[in-house]
Amino acid sequence: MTGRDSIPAPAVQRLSLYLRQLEALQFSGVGTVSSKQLGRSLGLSDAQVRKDLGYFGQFGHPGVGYRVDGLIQRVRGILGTDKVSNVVLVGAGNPGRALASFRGFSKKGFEVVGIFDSDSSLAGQPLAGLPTCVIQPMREMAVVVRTKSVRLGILAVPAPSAQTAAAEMVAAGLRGILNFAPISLQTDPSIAVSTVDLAVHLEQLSFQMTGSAG
Amino acid sequence: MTGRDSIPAPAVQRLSLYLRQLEALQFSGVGTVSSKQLGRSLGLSDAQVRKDLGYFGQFGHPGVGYRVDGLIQRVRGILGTDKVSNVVLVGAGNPGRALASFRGFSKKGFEVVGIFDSDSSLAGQPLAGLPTCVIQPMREMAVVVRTKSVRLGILAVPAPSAQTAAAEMVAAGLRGILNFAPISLQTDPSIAVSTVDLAVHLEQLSFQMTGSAG
DNA sequence: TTTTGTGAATTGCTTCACAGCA
DNA sequence: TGCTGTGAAGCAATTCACAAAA
Repeated sequence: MTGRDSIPAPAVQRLSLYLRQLEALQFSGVGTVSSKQLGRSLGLSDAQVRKDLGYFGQFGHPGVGYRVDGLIQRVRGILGTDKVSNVVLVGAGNPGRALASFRGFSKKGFEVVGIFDSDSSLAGQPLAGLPTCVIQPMREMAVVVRTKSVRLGILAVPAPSAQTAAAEMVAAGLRGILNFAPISLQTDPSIAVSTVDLAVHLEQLSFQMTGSAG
Repeated sequence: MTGRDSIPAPAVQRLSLYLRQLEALQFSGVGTVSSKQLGRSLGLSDAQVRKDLGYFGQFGHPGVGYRVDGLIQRVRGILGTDKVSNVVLVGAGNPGRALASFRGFSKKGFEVVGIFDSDSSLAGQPLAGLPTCVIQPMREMAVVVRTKSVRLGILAVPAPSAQTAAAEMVAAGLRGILNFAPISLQTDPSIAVSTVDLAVHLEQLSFQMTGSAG
C-alpha cells in the first residue's frame, strides 16, 4: 500500500478537527467551505488544510472550495467512523460512570455495549446513563467482545489497577484502548493506545502561562 | 531570554510524561534512573530523553543517571507546579461534577476553589467531591478569581454554551482554559487553551485500527 | 565501563509559490 | 478572478555518534 504510513501523524490528528468543524458548519447550514475559512477557524493556514486533505485524496473543487456534506462523508470513511462501532467500558467507579452517561459517543458513531468492573459486588447494578446496560464482572468481557465484535475499550480504573486491566482487555480481544489512567501502559505494539491525562494538560497550561507573564 | 520559545513543543509535552514516570519510580523507592530506562518505559529513545531534558538544563550525572527526587523537583519547577495553583470549574452538569470529584488534581498541585454555572437555580447546591465548595452563579466568578489569584479555569459546559462561557472566563481574569467542550474556542492568543475532546481520541484510535488489520 | 550532554547528520513537517481548473 | 493540488524550499525535530565525566 502506498499512502497509509507515510501520512504524518499530525495530519491525522487535524483530520478529526476538520471533521468537528465541518459538522458544526453543516449544522449551521453552510454548504461549501474553502481551505482558508476552515483553517482560520482552527488557527491553521490554508496551505496546511489543503496539504492535510491531500494526503487522503482530492476532495475539493477549484474556485469553489469543499462541499461540506461530501467532505464529512469522506473524512468519516477515512477515520472509520462512517459505521457504528461498539465499545466497552472498563471501570464502574466515578469516572467510568461519568463516561457512561456521556452523550457525545453515539453522536460520533461509538456505542457503549458493556461496562465491566473487577469489583464483582457491583455486578448487576444498573447505570444512570445507559439503562440497557448493567455492570458485569470482568470475566464476562471476552464473550461480549466476541459476540458484539467490539474492538475498542475505554479504560477508567485507578492507576494501580490499570496495567492489569489493560492486559485483561487485550486478552479479551480488544485492539485499541482509550486510557484515562495516568500511567504509561505497556502493551504489544499491535494494540492502539491513546492516553488522556488531565494532569498532563494542566501542567502544559501551567508551563505556557509561566512563560509569558506573571 | 535565551531558551523558552526555542524549546520544541513536543519536548514540553514529554516533560510531563517524564514527571509522571519519575513520580511512579519515586513511589516504588527507586533513587536513580538512566535516560535509557526512562525512555524505555515511555516508548522513547534514550537520546530523546537526554535531548529533551537538555533544553532545560543539566540534571544528570555521567555514569550514574538522574537522581529521581532531585529531577522531580526540577521538572516541577520548570512546569510551574512546585507551588499549589488555584483553579475554578465552569459548568456543574454531569461532566463538571465528575471533574470536581476527581482526586488527581490536588496530587499534582491544583486545587479547585470554586465551581460556577450559568443556571442560577443550581446555586447553593453542595458537591459530593468538594464539601467545602458550593455551586455559585457565573457573576461571582470574577471576585473569586481576583481574591484567590486564580489563573486557570476548567471549562465543562455543553458545546453550544462553551464559546460564551470561555469569554466570561477571560473577562473574569483567567489566563488559561482547559476545555472539555468539543469546539475550537476563539480566544486572544495571550490566553492558553488546551482542548480535550474524547471523540477526537476515539477517532484517532479508529483510524489506527483501520490501518493495520480488519 | 557506564552514562551524560551536545554538535552534526538526518528525517519529517510545514510553508511557499505557482500551474491548472472553474 | 478564486481556489485547489502539489512539487520545491525552508524549517523544525529526532537520531546519531562521540568527547567528557564518574
